[in-house]
Amino acid sequence: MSERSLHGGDLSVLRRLNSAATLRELRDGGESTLSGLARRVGLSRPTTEGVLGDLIGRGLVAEVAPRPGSGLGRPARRYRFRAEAGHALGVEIDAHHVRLLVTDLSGEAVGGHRASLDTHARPDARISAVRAAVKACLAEAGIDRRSLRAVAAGTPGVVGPDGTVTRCAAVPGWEGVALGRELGRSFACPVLVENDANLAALAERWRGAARAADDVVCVHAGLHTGAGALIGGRLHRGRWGAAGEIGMLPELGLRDTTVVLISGAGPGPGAAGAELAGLASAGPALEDAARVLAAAGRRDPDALRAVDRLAARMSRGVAAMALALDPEMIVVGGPLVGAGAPLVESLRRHVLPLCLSPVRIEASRLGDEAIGLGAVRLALDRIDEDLFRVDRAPAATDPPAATEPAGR
Amino acid sequence: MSERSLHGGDLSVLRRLNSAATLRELRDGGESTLSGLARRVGLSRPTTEGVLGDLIGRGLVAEVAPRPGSGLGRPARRYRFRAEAGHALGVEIDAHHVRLLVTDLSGEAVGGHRASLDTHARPDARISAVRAAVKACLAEAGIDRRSLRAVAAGTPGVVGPDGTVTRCAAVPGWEGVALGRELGRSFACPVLVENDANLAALAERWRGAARAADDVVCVHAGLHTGAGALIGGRLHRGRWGAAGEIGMLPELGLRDTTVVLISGAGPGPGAAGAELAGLASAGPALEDAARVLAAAGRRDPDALRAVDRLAARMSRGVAAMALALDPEMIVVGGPLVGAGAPLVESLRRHVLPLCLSPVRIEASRLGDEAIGLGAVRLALDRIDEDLFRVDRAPAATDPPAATEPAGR
DNA sequence: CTACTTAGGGAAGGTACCTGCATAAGTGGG
DNA sequence: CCCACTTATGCAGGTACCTTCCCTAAGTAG
Repeated sequence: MSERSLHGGDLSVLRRLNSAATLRELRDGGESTLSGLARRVGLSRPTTEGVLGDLIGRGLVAEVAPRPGSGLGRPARRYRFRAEAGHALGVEIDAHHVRLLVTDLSGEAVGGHRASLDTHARPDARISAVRAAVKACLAEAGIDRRSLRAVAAGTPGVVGPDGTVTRCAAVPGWEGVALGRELGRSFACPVLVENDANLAALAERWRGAARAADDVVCVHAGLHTGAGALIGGRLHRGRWGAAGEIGMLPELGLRDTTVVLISGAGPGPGAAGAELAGLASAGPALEDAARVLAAAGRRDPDALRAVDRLAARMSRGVAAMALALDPEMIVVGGPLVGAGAPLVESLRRHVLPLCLSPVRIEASRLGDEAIGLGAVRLALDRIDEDLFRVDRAPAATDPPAATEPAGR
Repeated sequence: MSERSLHGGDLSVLRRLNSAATLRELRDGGESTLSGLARRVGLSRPTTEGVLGDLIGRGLVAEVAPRPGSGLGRPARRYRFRAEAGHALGVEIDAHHVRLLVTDLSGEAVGGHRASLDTHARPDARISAVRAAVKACLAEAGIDRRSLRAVAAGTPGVVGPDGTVTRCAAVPGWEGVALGRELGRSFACPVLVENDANLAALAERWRGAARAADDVVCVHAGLHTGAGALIGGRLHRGRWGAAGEIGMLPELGLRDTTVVLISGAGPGPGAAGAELAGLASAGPALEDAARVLAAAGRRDPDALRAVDRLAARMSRGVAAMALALDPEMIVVGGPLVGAGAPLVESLRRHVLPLCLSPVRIEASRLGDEAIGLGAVRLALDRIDEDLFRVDRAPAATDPPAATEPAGR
């Protein structure tokens, strides 16, 4: 949201202000009567009526049939937010997969799609595959492309302010790809690109373990371990999009977390050897790790010891984030977090003694949905910016063809 | 500023909005004519006239004599922000000193004061000394206490959300002191308490090396080294006020930075011994450090080597902050930054190779004024919140007795 | 069928904003 | 010294927006 309009305003800004407040109340509070809405927003009934007229004209609100038998007196007219007036698309791209999630303006899922990607595909082939997946996804869900109001994509690595992947170890050849520009060609709406751990943080605050928290760190434990931070409820990207890449300091124990877990679990290559194995073993490595985690979930002593060793190693990096930001909560997600969350229990034990504050350390329960959810949330936030902007004329909001026109 | 009024508003909020925009323009843009002001704020002249009438009534604006001979046509009426309508007080408290700075609403200094504190004084004696210093400071400056609209105090250590010092190694007995409550007794206005490194960050963005930057980390190198962060231009305190205390991780090299510098500089106790010496040697230690820094400024090889060794040791911690937050700029301040800034040069050399982003690392040029300046800035920000708040009736703004009443 | 309750519709009133025009108060040239 | 020109002011008229108030509409309960 724009912090504050530096310019003074004429009467129309007041209308936009009230319009935005009404729309927000209707969206967040659910279907409502005219009078009830007026009372909650703090406006008079005639004003609310006028505002609703505008919103209906913009296709964002619809009147619904009054509910008979719901009490005494004349039945009230009822209005609802037209969540179907637009859609948000979230895309997760990593070395092996592309995952898509489409929601309406309320964030309700209306479609999804998954496809495998060739790990060693060249960037343009990878992007083509993403485009094809998007097409298939929209077709399955029966959603017109023009109905999309914002798209967000998540990828491992550092994403610069312009949507270029400036650094990426996990996807071969991915560095330097102008992902935002490339994907932007496919859509008429804004396209955002963001680091995966950052999106995971957004997801945890939206639908995950960090719902009430304003300052959240999300540690995404995968091949390497990255972190994303929400500060004051807003994503902190940093000047070059590299915030949270604290794992670059080797002594903090966030590099090669997966190979450390496997190599610590039993017979196999030593840690040094596993590090040399590098990317080629990425897929199998994660599968091996999953086996170790499953064993730890069954309280297998060797596996538990391996997990604990990993947690001890990672604790420096996690504590560094906790000390640097003093968040209310740290959510640990990613492939290395099993269902029983043995890693998180160990981390808690190792990290808390290093911290000054009683930070809560919780396991993500979003599984591999986290990044897609976060991408959708980012897109929805972008849509909200347009929807609730006060300082200038609202962006074009012609109701898309795929949805029925506003009516009663 | 309040993010956004959740409630809708009547016409008076529009007036408040325009009032705030006008006041801001007048304060930041300096003295102005009526028509010029109207043009810049984006309002019509009659409206601006009305708004100015309100502001004059609140004592925040005054008309000044028109300037003859400044051009063709009828001379324009001129208005100015009445910076003298209130004052902000910044207090720095550390083990040895209390430093005070008073400014008007524009941030122009109108008074200051320094006094020594007994390092081993009990907290209540220390606070009494601060109170006495405040009294003396206000008397010297000729400022009525009721003219203060906000007070901010900086102290080493962790300051909880309620203004209590929850952790402090630098000042004996200081832990657990409810500094905000204690100081609050002396003033009728809001009193804020904040960690010193955080205030240094505010100061650097206001009047120091980081003026244009929104994401800034300020590393305050003293006895120990702490850090403060500005994110999106706002101070990030963290959930328990402990953000930036990354120095708690010993392997990051931010603990006991002063003793490391001295002990590395030549004959004297080894690092371990110096650490044991602890607090008692704090004052002398800083003086020794100053000698080493001065020698380094003269390019003394031994001293340069000692400084470089310190920088190498600190580089992990500084890089951790840089990687975690990806700030636009890191400002290094505190007693260990000499005039010639040999420490900063060394740090740059050691830290940049560890970073992903081309972060700028600069030396503070604010000297020992930094924390006082930051405290004043924090108080001024608090005042601005009241001054420009839109969502409710503006706080009481009776012109204080010490300043002449509004008039022409 | 009547009384009661709750919501809607519409008119009147007030406040804040804008535009436009006549007037005031300076400067500069003849 | 006077007049034309420039720039700002003061005031009136008009519009947009929000509020209050009263009456009517459309249900339910007895």
